[in-house]
Amino acid sequence: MPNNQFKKSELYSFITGKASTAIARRLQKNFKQSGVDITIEQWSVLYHLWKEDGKSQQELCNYTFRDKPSITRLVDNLEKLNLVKRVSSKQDRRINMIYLTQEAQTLQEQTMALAEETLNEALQLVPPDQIDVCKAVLQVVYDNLK
Amino acid sequence: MPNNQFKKSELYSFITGKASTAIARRLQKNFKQSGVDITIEQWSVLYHLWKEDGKSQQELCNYTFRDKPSITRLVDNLEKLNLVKRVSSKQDRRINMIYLTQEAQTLQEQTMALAEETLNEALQLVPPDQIDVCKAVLQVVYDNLK
DNA sequence: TTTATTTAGTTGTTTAAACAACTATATGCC
DNA sequence: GGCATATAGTTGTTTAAACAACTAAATAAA
Repeated sequence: MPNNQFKKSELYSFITGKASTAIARRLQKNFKQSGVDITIEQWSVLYHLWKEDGKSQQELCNYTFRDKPSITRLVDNLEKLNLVKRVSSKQDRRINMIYLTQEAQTLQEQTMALAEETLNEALQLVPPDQIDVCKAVLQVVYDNLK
Repeated sequence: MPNNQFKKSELYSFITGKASTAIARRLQKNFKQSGVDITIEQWSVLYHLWKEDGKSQQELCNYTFRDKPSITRLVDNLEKLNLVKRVSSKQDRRINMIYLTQEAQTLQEQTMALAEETLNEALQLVPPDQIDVCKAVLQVVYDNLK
């Protein structure tokens, strides 16, 4: 029965995603300890802008797996923190292009290092090939549900 | 370098836990479609009361990996929905024992079936041994960070 | 060209998480 | 007994997610 693999006793932590919650909490803690005063959610938006600046809010929705209202408010808060600026597109006035400020650009190196560090803490003692299997499974899960 | 296994390009989805988010969203959707009108967070509290009724709020904190204010409010909302009752302990008047109502008891079978179904959707095409590896990795991650 | 439809983004509301500050009860120590 | 401390739970505030309802601009159809 390849499609009935789950013992009820193991449902809980898989559904609640306690591991990824723990990673997010630790990253937040590591940010705080280093004096980085942004939320993980705000960081996740900056992350995609560091890859390529000037994305639209809709593109940020797609990359971060959030709906439009969520991105509107995250961009609101990032704007208040002076980390991004909305620039409405000349070609299509419905679109806001989101640009990093100088201040946000200086956060990249430090926070990416903290994220790597956090993952290394999380994955201590886990053999690389098992990490690969785990990542692949999580990707299939995501694809199955999207 | 066993502790530096992460390519930066793969940081994101591991940290944001997109797979577990997707599972939670799908379970919520499946609840809604079956007319079950509770949140996943509320369900996660009921889950531990179905195992054993009459837990204290502090015990629910430990089992669900939440802090005390979070449980206070979840229990508030479950009480409003008539799914649990607070009963203050005779032995120690600081403690609230949380008891399921009849209404909550009738939800158990249906929602556990929906949860199993959701996980089977999520894990379609994933070989059982890979699921085991994945679960083990996530457990180590959790233990590394707690 | 005017009307309908799609797309991009915003606003309102409810639920929840995180964190700090708080109250009330219980326990340990003198 | 009286005081310090620990424990259980609550309240306030900020940030965010989910969902519905909305506005404005662009595109397609008539």
